[in-house]
Amino acid sequence: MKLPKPTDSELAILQVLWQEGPSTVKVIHEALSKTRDIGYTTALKLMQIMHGKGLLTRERLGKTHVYQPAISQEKTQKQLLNKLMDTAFQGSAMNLIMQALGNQKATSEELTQIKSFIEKLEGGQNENTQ
Amino acid sequence: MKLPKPTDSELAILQVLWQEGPSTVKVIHEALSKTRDIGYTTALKLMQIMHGKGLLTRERLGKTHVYQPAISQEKTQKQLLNKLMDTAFQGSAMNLIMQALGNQKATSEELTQIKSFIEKLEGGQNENTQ
DNA sequence: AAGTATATACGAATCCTTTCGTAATTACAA
DNA sequence: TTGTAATTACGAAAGGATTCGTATATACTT
Repeated sequence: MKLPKPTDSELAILQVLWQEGPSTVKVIHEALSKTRDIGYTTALKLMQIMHGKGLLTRERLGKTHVYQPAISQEKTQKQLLNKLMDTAFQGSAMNLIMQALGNQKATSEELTQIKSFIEKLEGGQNENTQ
Repeated sequence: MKLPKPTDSELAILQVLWQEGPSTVKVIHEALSKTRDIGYTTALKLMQIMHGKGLLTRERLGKTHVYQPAISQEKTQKQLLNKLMDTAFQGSAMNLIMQALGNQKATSEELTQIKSFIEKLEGGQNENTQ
């Protein structure tokens, strides 16, 4: 039972849910409205479809439904990242990371953080390397 | 005049063109056929559409057309990366890079390479930081 | 209980991508 | 020049995403 890759609209909804926690259609609609023009029933329909696909769970609370993501943000990020890596970066994580690093100016704290993360990886890596 | 974001199929075609250089439909079709079932006229039509969109340029050479990408691989990668960053990583390059690093085991050479790239960035960064 | 506001359900239109079949064109060979 | 193989052009179907209008259901207020 594999969950389908979310579309762009679906991702926008998931983002809100990941950040705000369980939410009603009303809340999602208001959040989406900040960045684009979208009718209430459009948001509703999207969420119903996502529920149908298994991307969201929901619970009745009086008159309304309260929705929750059925997939974690991390898993989704991983999935999308891998796909982008395959389709646009010849499957090379290196390529992708270098591009991402070069793209925007990260702050020096961030760079330091990344470096120390790499060092942690290097430390734990000996067991995995052939 | 902004070029549209390429679809998945279009990206697959661009990949071949970036790697193999200017190519005919025949060549592209053969390349795509290695990884998926696709009819010749399907590949042709896709490339015609891409040409219509301005994603490809082409040149008649006798009976056939020779196609070329109208956008660089790097620009495209940047575009897709930024979009993914916005839609799935809250706009944070850090988030994305950390995920990419954690996802798969890069070799230690690669990690070292990334680190030295970061150091180069840190070196040149003082001028850009406020 | 009737009225009102809010929420849901659902059908249908529209748009885009992907697919392929068929017809028209082209270059070359017999 | 006529036939053949390769190539292009194009229409159209199929599938999915997105959009919204309208009808139905729900809870609350008076």
